[in-house]
Amino acid sequence: MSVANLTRESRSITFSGNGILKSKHKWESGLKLRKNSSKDLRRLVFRAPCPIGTTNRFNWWSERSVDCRFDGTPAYFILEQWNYLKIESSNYRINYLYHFNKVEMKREKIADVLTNGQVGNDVLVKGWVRSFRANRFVAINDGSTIKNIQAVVDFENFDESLLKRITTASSVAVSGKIVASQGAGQAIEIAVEHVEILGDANPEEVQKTVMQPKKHSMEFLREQAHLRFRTNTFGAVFRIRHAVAYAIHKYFNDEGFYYLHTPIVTASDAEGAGETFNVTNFDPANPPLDENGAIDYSKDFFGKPVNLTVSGQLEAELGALALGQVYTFGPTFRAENSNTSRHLAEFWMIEPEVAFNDLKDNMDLTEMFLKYIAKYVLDNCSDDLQFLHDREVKEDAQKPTAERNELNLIDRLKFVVDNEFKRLTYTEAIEVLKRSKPYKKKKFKYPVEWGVDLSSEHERYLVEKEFKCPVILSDYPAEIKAFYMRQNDDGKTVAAMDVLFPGIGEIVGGSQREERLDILKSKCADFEIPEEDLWWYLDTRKFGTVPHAGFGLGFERMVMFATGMTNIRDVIPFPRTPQNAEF
RNA sequence: GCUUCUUUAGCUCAGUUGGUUAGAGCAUCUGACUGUUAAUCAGAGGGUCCCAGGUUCGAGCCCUGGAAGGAGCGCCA
Repeated sequence: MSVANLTRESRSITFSGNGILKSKHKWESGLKLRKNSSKDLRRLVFRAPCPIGTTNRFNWWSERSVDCRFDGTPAYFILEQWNYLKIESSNYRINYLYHFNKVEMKREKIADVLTNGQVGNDVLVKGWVRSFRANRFVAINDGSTIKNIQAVVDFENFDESLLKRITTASSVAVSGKIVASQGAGQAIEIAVEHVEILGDANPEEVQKTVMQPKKHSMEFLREQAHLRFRTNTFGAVFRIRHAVAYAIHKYFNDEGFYYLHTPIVTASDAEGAGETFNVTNFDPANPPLDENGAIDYSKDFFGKPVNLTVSGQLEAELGALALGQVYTFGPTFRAENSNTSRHLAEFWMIEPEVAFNDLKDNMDLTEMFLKYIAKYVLDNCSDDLQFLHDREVKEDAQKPTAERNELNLIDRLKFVVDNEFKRLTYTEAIEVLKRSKPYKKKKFKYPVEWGVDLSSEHERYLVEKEFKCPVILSDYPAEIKAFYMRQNDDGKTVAAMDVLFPGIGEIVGGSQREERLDILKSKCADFEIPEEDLWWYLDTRKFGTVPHAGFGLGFERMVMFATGMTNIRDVIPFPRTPQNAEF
């Protein structure tokens, strides 16, 4: 605490001889002294009737003294919580008294107190009450860590009406001394000297929310997405979500990539990645029409129909073909009516794009990148990860053996870090599937033939049954992939790759891009994409075209993998799905 | 969009062939207790049985229609 924090009070008091200054203010807390005679001031003794926060009983006294020397300059003393001043000398003038109405200690984050707190130190923490047990133990969480700090109040010395307001979900500021805990659950705790209620929480209303201290279903938590941050599970999920985002930026930065911001509003829907959300300023009931009765978009804000981006890839390619290696990391919008636990209408996507990379370089980059993220989370989120891990173990224990995870959360992350991804071509995958038991027993619902897109059941079989590790499938038939993917020499397949993760399915889709102008133009024709819509994209193939490759990672799918959450709506703060845009 | 399951107290769920006043655990409130950590003990309050219509002497339960949510599939990241 610095003196600058104090409010100066304009009064001057002169002492002659030993004396006691009794303050008018209950919590007078600082003073500035100036030597007023030749004699040295030896010692200041501060005396208090009782600690702040206890009831006003003057049944004991406590003293704290400060030795001091003056060299002519003013000296400051901080007398927090002491409201009597006794001066053991004479002839000193107190130039100023400083005071404030509450203890202005610096608030410390609970994470810091738990890791660095020294027994005997004074601390101030602020946070939300998770539980208040036995009228004595307040568990406080401030979001800095999944761990709560235990604040112990001697309820005998506190006002009952104050303690009544310490309820689940209320917010408090608590100060006191760090002491070694007598209980088993924690090493240190705060012996509370002062409690302030920052915000009350009516228990009758709290019990209707996800903050009531009990286990809740994921569906109920989702209905209260604005409050679910207060729970351990979602606290952990969103701290890990942040860590994954940071790890992504750190990886690319350290590898010399540039973060490229591609537009959210775009006229490009040529990629065919999916249905788009249209953006217009027209009054939907009364849009301007042209002479044919069609909506006249030339009068709209952008002068043509535009939509929210479905991918920043095409723009990222433009950047990569000058800056060398770039990545995007931004929101992406798909208006498909997808009702699954793996799809959102608004999600975040990471799309690196690297000049001079071929498909193998692309696979190497993907694998190193995904391993880096997994390792980063293991190294930096151990408390949150352990909580989610234990949660999953407990839930698995109640499921039949067949439905349990073969590896638990932490082991799955370690597995990704420690093991090579299995790489095989689409053609090889079809052969593996045709040799498989479910194929021979006709258990697959969808056909397995060269040329058809693999469905979830096939991908799951490869990842979860056959190889039991992340799988990179490559070289798909051209017909089932996008127009920009580079045609292989066989003329039938393209240099595409998908990374399949256990439990998640496709987490990454990427390819080497078609850099040859003539082939790209004929692909545009095949896919019925007008060249004039993509003139800017085709331009890069005219002026010093080079091989290049990139991929898209669904951010939320990565967070699902890192947290073990099984529904994508539980890894984004406010999910956007068909028929749902609450909050 | 398709298939399928679910909807009963604040939450998670029981509720028998259609039969009296719809239950439990947790949560909340009141009291007791006080070094607890899913605290304990005693008591209390709390219900549009998703909605609408129908069958029946009688419907939480049966029938018809609708709504919301979950899981799986398709599309994809």
